[in-house]
Amino acid sequence: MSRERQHKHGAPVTMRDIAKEAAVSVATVSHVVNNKEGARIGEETRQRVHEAIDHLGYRTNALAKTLSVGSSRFIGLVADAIATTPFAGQIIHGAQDEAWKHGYVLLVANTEGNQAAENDAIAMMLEHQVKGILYSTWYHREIDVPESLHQTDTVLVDCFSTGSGLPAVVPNEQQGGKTATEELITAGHQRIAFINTTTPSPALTGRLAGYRSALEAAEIDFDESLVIPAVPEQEGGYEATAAIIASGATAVFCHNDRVAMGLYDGLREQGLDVPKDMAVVGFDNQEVIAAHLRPPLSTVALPHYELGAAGIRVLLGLEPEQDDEMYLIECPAIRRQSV
Amino acid sequence: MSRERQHKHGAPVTMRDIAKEAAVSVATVSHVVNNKEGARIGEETRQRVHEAIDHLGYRTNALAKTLSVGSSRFIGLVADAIATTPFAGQIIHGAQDEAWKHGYVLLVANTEGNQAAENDAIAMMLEHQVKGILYSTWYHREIDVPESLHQTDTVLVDCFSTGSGLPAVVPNEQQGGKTATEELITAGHQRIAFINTTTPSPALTGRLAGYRSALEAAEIDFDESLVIPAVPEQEGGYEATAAIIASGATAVFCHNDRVAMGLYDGLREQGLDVPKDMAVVGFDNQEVIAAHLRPPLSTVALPHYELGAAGIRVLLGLEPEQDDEMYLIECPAIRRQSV
DNA sequence: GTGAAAGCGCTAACAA
DNA sequence: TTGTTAGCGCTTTCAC
Repeated sequence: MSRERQHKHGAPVTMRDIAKEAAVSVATVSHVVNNKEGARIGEETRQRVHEAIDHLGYRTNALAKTLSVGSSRFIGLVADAIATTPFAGQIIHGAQDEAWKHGYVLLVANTEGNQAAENDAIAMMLEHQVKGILYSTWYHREIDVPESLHQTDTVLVDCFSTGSGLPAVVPNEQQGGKTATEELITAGHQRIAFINTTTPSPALTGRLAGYRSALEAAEIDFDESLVIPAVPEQEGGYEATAAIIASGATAVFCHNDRVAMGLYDGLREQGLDVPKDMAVVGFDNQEVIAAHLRPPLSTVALPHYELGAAGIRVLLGLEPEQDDEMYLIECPAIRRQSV
Repeated sequence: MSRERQHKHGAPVTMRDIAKEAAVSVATVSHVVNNKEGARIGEETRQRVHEAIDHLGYRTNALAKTLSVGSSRFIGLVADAIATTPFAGQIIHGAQDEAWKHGYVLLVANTEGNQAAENDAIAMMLEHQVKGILYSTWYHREIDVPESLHQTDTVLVDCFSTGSGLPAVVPNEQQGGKTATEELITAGHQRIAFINTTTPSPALTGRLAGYRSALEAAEIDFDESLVIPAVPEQEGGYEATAAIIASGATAVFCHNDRVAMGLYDGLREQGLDVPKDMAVVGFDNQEVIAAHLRPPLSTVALPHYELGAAGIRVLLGLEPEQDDEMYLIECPAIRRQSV
């Protein structure tokens, strides 16, 4: 704590300064700083160096080190919608935790869907000698991979590109849909409606497939009229209310939490109670909504944190190899009080 | 586009390679790459160099450059809740846009409130020779500044620390509260309730002050019984319903959008219509909620993007100096249909 | 107009 | 056990 010079500005303290102060060579300083295995350093020398270090307030220069050892500790993360959803934040969080665990640091770039920003971001990362890049989107979908991504190791997160040869880490939509439906079945429901999205996507097909497989496993006949398409927003859920009631269902699986929120409004307007008159489960586990609806919404979580973390592991080659380069991450059930 | 070697792995192309290929010295290559003013380079030489560059697929090594010129282009951003709110994302977005505009790159670290993670993050940034650090929180409050932040230039974003001497960029709560109230007054309301938070904070006092000053400006007497304390969540808003109705107010300014959402539920349950029977305005402009409630909620936005951008400007010394080192950012009204 | 050489802070053989 | 030396990729005087 007894720093002589704080060097907030002005020449920073370098290894040479330490070497001089401790009357040793920079090589020696380097050795003690990095606790080198091979090099035996006398205990008293080590002492002197350490004293000099915290006397002068030395801090290693990571950039110089990188240049010298040849490989950087940066991993780039380009995201398309950091600002507009809480989801990207969780991907970042997961990626960061995992990266740090392995001694890496994240270089984050937000592109907000802008092509030019994206290219700039990738170029910037390449110039900073990143170890690799995580390319992520805020909702699961197929994408065209920017050409420049092929100049380094990259893994796709929450998106994929068939034929690109790039590994992708995505949520297991089918398992998620199945899980959601099972929550309802387990609660005793037989006539279960499904408000699906209208936008073509892995979520649309995956969750539907999951819904069907859960019914099948429970030996409930699939009834096409029970799947109701809706815009995946509150408005869509609200507007689907009449159809849901007309369907005679006693439970409904909503494509996402926002749809469920809209449905709650519609149901309440008709004097229907959740879950007594109608059980509902959502999807996404969007905190601000799901946890605070009345009653709190049971849902299935999109594992964004895990997507980010797994992305890093795949990039670093720590994840067991898969055949098809598609890493499916499980979507866990989150039980609250709407079922 | 005719890269001969893509060097995805293997020795990267360096300036030396270019120099050799173009039969010039590395100094010359450096000059043309950086478009140096001083150095005159023959047109044909410049040509040759450029050809070699995109023939070999050269990309400058930002780290080596930094080491050489002595000052880095990194700016650190430490955030306490990237994952749990969409707000941090907007701060990052604003900071990034502004940083890029000036040729800087963001090193982001999420600490999720963890003291150790915070220290590690700051140490990491210092080791990477950041130009400075933006220290941000996801809601406006007073903080204790980590000791290590004093080792570099830092600016506080969405938080402050009196006596620390550090510049802080924060939302103008009072103006925001005034704006919100004015929206209601302008719509003709005279008896306006205010559901305030129960947690001591700049938001609590600032918005209340703004509320009072708006009333005063409109010559409406302040009635203490019209300010109702509530937990700043949906639950709080819902529970405040009875008090609101009992107060005889025709309009209510909610401490935040979540409270407004809860209030909507309570009001609907009593058969009251928004805005006909009760006008309501929120605060925060939390997209998922405000824009999708029925009717869509008029609110006042917390200027997170601007906070991030202004933070960078202050750090870079681009913002006109203020006396008290408190930079107040305006909270604009967002008009939708609840008034 | 262009190049040689020194140096940024650090690491890594190899000597001593 | 410790020091010498040669780079890592780039910039920047200062000669030619």
